[in-house]
Amino acid sequence: MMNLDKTLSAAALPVHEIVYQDLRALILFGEFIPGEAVTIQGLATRLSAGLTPVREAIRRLTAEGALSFNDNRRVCVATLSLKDLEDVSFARQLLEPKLIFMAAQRITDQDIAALITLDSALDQAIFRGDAPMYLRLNYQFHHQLYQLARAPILSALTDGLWLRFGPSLRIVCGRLGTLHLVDQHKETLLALKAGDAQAASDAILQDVLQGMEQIRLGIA
Amino acid sequence: MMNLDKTLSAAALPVHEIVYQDLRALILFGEFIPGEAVTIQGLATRLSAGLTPVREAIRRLTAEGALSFNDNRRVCVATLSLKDLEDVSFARQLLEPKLIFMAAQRITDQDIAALITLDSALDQAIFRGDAPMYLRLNYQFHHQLYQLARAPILSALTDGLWLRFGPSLRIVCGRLGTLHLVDQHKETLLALKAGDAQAASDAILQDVLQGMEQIRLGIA
DNA sequence: CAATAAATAATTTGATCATATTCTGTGCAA
DNA sequence: TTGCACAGAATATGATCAAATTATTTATTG
Repeated sequence: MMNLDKTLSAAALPVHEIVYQDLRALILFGEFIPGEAVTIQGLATRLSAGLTPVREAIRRLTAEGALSFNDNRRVCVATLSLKDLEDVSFARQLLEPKLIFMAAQRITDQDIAALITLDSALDQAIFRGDAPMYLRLNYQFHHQLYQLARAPILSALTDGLWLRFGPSLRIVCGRLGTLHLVDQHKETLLALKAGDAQAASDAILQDVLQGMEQIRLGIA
Repeated sequence: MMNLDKTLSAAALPVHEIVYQDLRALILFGEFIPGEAVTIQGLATRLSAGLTPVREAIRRLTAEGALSFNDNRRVCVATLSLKDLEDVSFARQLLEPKLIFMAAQRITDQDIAALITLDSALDQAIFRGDAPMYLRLNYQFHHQLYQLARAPILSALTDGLWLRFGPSLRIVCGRLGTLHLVDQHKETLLALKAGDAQAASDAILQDVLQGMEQIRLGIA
């Protein structure tokens, strides 16, 4: 019999891939509390999957530092100490401007238009106080720029850092709300429009610094 | 009954952990050719393990960029293009000096003594033309320093980069031999002994540059 | 007797494997 | 070239066993 999924949807992804993406999103957008225990069975039930695919997804996310594998063989959502946050911040400050510099050199008007749309939706989410949506859109904004840099390794490194502070974001938003959130997206977009890679890079650096500072305030 | 493994050895590691470490070493020390196909069954046989643990190890190493998961659902050893190498080099240049700077601030005489021993063994391996041993010891030298920095996140990032160029090392050694290999370990050790963190950091930067250049020559 | 500590039972969870199913590419024939 | 069948490989499930945690009971002590 024909596989309907394959004909109708884009592709028939393996379950372990789907579980990975789902779990990744849960972690990235604050659906878990830092330090929270995660059970294989629990996830299998929650995500309607078998044990093996869940297991594989967990190993991947453990390798990325989103989950931590204890001596007990139990898995929990990684916590982020202040020291850890400094390290993440250090790495982002080095990597992200470079990526945006590269992205700026090959970005098209169409790409910029898409980013502007994204940023507008982001502003709306902030205005509405829709924290989950804000988290998603903010990540997407940065992620899109990483993609444009066409530097898979640096993108992967930088992308992975988000998983480190993802669980802490919920606390940040919870404590501080969304309304006062600020970013440097407008400045970045202006620089990109002007084709000024250095300015875009600088703007993103400021955005990173602001973002990391907000998290610092949130977890301190 | 008592668990002998647990009392005699350090710990009873899960099979998936052992398989991960074994496979990691195989990749890291040039036992695979870049682009080489890897089958789950094959590894299970080679490493005397079941399919599930092998599967988990593969997912971890895929997440770290050591293996790549194709559209065919087949897994192969990642290849490293010149562009990729530039990215890896860029990241190492940023991360590694920082790590060594931090390590220098908390290193003890005992640690330094251990590193000197390691470096001597390394010289011997080069002199003997023992490439596999050289690869192991060179990695260990750097890895030890990462550990001393007590910055788990930055260490993990930097450590992970080795998996990217690991498979290419075999080619480098094969083509160019070991005898002409040079490093800046002596300079690094002198700076560490003198307690000069900046000098140690600078020496390692040179070491990284040299190492990356050797790989560039090897894969070009 | 009350309170704490130790031992034990019950439950949860993780690890691994055997097996059935699905997918992918290849060769053969129309 | 197209369709079909087959072999090899990956996927996914559920069963089974082992380890760890929790709950319960028992023992001990002040």
